[in-house]
Amino acid sequence: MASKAKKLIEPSELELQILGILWEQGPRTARQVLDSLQDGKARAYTTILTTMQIMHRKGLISRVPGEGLAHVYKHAVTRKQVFKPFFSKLVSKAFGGNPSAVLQQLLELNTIDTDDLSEMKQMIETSQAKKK
Amino acid sequence: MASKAKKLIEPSELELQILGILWEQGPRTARQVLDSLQDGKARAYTTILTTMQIMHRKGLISRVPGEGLAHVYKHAVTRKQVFKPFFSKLVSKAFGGNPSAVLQQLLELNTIDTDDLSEMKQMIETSQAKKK
DNA sequence: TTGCAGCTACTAGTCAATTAGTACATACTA
DNA sequence: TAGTATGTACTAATTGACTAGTAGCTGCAA
Repeated sequence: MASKAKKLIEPSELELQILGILWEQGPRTARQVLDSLQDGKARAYTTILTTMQIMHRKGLISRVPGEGLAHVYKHAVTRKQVFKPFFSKLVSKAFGGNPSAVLQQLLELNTIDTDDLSEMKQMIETSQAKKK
Repeated sequence: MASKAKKLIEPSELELQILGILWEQGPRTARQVLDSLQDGKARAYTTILTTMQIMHRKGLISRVPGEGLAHVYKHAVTRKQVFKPFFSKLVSKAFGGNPSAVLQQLLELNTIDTDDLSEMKQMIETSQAKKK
């Protein structure tokens, strides 16, 4: 059988942020990504362009010609591909192998409302049903 | 009132791993931490020592003389202090502000068993009760 | 057709993280 | 007490992430 051993994908922080935008909003140009990066930091257009060129070289994103001059970029890896190894590492390295402890920390966020909690409970029940 | 604005604590990956050991196992010497770092990587003793000296300078860990020559190090920040801002950033930057999506990814781990799921469900129910 | 606006490719500098070597100190052992 | 093992402090090299400038191309507007 073919090797399942994919190279570990570990985007940097900014790369993850860019992927986040592409995952949420779909294919975008570098300019659009820059405009979506509303995190208070002022960044030059070329900063984002360069970073996205590097991501392209790494295989994290793909690109197509687009209407005008600008390339349109699209994610080439899924959230799952990135975060499964990410959380796997996080759980084993910083949480003593206990995944519940991760949830514990997540629940500390004050942005979590009752709707989120309902949804999360539902997800867990679905997982429980699958394991059964 | 006194300013609540604590400086953002953002340990690096290795620093997080070291903190993980101190959180799990309690105060340890650099040698003990090195021995606990079972992640396949061969690292020199001085690598860990230097990193822990830097962490000490940053205020991430504290230290006391210890029995012999070696200093004993202890975490100076809690898991919550580190991970609340960490997850806050993660949710907003890479998950479009949706905390449930984080749990979704976490549940993809194949190391999660039925006991974990029960515990997680319990945690969510506790949170729900608190919000009520 | 000339000029401007926007885009790409390329180059380069800065900074933090990681890594480990060296020199010197301490303490136990033979 | 001399030697060995282990620890600390200091120094330094390497690497990747992030940042942004410059030169040159393209296409539209006047």
